[in-house]
Amino acid sequence: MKARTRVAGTARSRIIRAARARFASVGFEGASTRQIAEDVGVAQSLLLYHFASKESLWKAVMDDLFVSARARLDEAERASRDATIPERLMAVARLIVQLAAEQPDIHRLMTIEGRSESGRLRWLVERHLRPIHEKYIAWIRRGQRARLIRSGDPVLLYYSILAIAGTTYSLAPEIKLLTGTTSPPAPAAVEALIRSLLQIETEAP
Amino acid sequence: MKARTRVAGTARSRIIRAARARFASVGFEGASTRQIAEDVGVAQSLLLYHFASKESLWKAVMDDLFVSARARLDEAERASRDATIPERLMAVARLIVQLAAEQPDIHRLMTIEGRSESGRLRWLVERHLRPIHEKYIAWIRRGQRARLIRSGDPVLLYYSILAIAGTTYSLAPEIKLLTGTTSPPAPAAVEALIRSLLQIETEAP
DNA sequence: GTCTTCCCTGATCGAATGTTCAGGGAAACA
DNA sequence: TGTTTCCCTGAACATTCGATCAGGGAAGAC
Repeated sequence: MKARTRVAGTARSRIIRAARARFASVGFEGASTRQIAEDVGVAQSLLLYHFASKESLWKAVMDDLFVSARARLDEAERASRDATIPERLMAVARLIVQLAAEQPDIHRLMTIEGRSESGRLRWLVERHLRPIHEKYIAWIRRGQRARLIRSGDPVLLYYSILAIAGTTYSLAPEIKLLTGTTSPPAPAAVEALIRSLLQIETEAP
Repeated sequence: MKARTRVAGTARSRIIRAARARFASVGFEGASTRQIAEDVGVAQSLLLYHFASKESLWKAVMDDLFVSARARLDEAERASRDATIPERLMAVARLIVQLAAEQPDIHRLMTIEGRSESGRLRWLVERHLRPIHEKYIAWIRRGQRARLIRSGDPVLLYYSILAIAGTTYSLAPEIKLLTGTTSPPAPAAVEALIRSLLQIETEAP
């Protein structure tokens, strides 16, 4: 049983990993199950054995992504539990930048799905996005009431944070072609930009 | 002759418009020429009469986009010719926000192509992106030398400006599902965020 | 009038798409 | 030793893909 599930587990998770890369680069409609199967090195029919359909595979990719992301977000929240609201927000922002730097596919997947209304987007919003969104919008509002972060539409601020956090990593291929630079910016530099955006003063050392 | 070219012109440009929308929402691979033809109300073979291939159609869409965008950028530069470097940058940023608000497809098209290296991306970089990129990177450097805008990697700043400018409009469908809001933020609000990001003081009234 | 040019359609091509299905074959259970 | 369970493959399905081609048909040139 051990060996069986281990082998099965790796096949399944390798499919999810390959599918994530394909969905992130060419989108749901552009990705083909045969391509993904070839990337993994298995028969194409295996994808539809593990996942009932291409859409189920996509949902599995998203679940896999958000389960680990939300776990790390909870951890960052707990670790900064005693800090001020702006610093808690910055702790979360720092993690988001880190995640985007480690796995740029995350930002690619999100920005590729949010641009047109679809059943998949509705599923994603209700299952994963809404709880995260509402929590941090509330945080921003609290910080604004205390006059510790800049005023303005909280939703706009929230999406601007996500945009800054992910774009440089998400568009790395384009930036590489333009500048020749192969090494993306350090997360600390991106974090500093978010601090400027929110007009949060840097803590005295 | 007049009527002929007029009719032909509208058919061709209607194809470009429909193709832009499809490419922007589902990407190059996900878009199908038959869908685009159906949107326009013409035969699919007409697309390949006007444009030699699907890729030629995509290039025509991009040319159409950048020709008008670069004309408006030149105009904004000329209008702000006597201002300081930071204010000239903000004039350009303001226009970019306006363009993104008017035609969110622009930002969608750009972010969908820049995420994976392809022949199309190389074509786009060399034909349209590089001249714009290099000009404004130089502007940012000049502003930094004069200590009028914040320090930091100019490329990172440049892409952060683009990210903030476009993301709220690009992800409007997602934001609508999350918040119920149908009206996207005013360009002035987005512009104010970019000003914070670059740490440019607002001019005294 | 005829001829040419140009916009456009319909039929059709081979290739690729997502999905279904029958069955193989090894490990776990009896 | 059967028997069942589960991971996996290969063949096949109808549909859709981008692309090709022959031809219609109206407008301008002559």
